Amino acid sequence: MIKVLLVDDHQLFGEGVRSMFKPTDGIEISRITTNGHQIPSILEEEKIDVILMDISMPNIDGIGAMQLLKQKGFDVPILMLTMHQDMKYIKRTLEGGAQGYILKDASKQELTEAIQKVSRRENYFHPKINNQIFNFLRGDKGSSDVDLVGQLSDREKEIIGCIVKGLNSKAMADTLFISEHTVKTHRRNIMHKLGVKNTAELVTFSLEKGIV
Amino acid sequence: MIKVLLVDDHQLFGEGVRSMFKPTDGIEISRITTNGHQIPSILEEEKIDVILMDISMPNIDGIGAMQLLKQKGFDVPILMLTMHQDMKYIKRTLEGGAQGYILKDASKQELTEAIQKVSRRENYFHPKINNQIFNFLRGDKGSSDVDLVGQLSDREKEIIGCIVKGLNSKAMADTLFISEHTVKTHRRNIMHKLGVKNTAELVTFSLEKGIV
DNA sequence: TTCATGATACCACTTTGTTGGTATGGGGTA
DNA sequence: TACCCCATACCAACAAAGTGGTATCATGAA
Repeated sequence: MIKVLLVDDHQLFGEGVRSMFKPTDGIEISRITTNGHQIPSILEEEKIDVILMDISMPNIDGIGAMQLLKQKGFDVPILMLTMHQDMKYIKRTLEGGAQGYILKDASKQELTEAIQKVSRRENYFHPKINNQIFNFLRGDKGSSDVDLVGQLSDREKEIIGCIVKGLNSKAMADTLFISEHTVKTHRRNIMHKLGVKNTAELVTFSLEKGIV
Repeated sequence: MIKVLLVDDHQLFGEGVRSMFKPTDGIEISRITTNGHQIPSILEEEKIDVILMDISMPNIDGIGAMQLLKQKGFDVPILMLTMHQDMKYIKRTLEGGAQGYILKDASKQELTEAIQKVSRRENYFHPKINNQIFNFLRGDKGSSDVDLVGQLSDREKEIIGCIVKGLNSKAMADTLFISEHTVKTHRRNIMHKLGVKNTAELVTFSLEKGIV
């Protein structure tokens, strides 16, 4: 029996998946939590074979939760469950060390197969995203938006967050306790790194790429 | 036994919800489809008491599907199931004549109650969104994001589209074959209508509310 | 017809954003 | 140590956005 910890902020989804598996399936959703921060304590309480986790969650997102687990030294295979099939998410998931990636748009059969493979520490990727991974690995420059985001420093992301919220340079300076000159320097560097030519484009890019 | 037709593009979710209900619950997910266009033929084949439908779906969205059913003369109570709690969706759902609105973020108990109420043609609204509806019905300008969007003219939405794409006023003027003065007038009117104080906020608002 | 609205256009002015530099101190790495 | 990156800071100048007016014309509703 494979014991699964399900991490998803949608209760209905969690309970649904749990009741989907019968003992004969060899899979049991033994724990459910809606908060990624609770994963460590659950892993300490109970033997868990696979973590099935949503990427987009309110408190801490799936990728953040993965990093947290890695830092704390936990080594449980993680199967990411999500509705996003953007390369952005896939890449960040793989970089974070997930064992597999499956879409909410999958069948029970596919999920079962995925959980089984991941529990054996084999990789699983949902067929729908295999193509994208394949294309990405061919390394065409076209898909290098991701790198642009990766080049941003934490402070720069913070600045972007403020811009998106509508703060102007002066307000940001006051909020972050730095000079307006500094804010402007950051803005300039950000725009250069992202290759955008004005604030509007910066905001659009940031929201679409999920920087904020 | 209440017979439910579930319409959701995420197979896993559908199968999950189906296996969540036991005969003793008095609710049965008797049919599942991932395509809203198939609803009419299913309703003709089988007696359905409640349609449980996701709003965001690829082929035809939940709201479109509702309109389709109304046009074809079907009168089955519809419970909208979604992860969006923006007033935009709620309003469009209610206008479309749905009997209830529940979040994916709900518990099995809540879903059960919702299905039962809707099957009796009572309204059901998830607690989380009740406040929003309440505020909205009071018609305070403050909470009526929806009205803000509704007040925009087509031309203004077009301008917003250009701004979001990163065009500046001069570029827009050239693109739309109008004077730069006119573009600025539009920008001003848009910002006033949406209650934002700069372009960054305008872009954020527009992308989040789905104006573009 | 009268009225309201939307799209268009112009002017003058202020504020903010954008670009071009330069520079210093701290932290980490080759 | 020398080097690079990051956050910080300043100056000057130009471009763009934003503010406060006013105004015309067409359209559709009252």
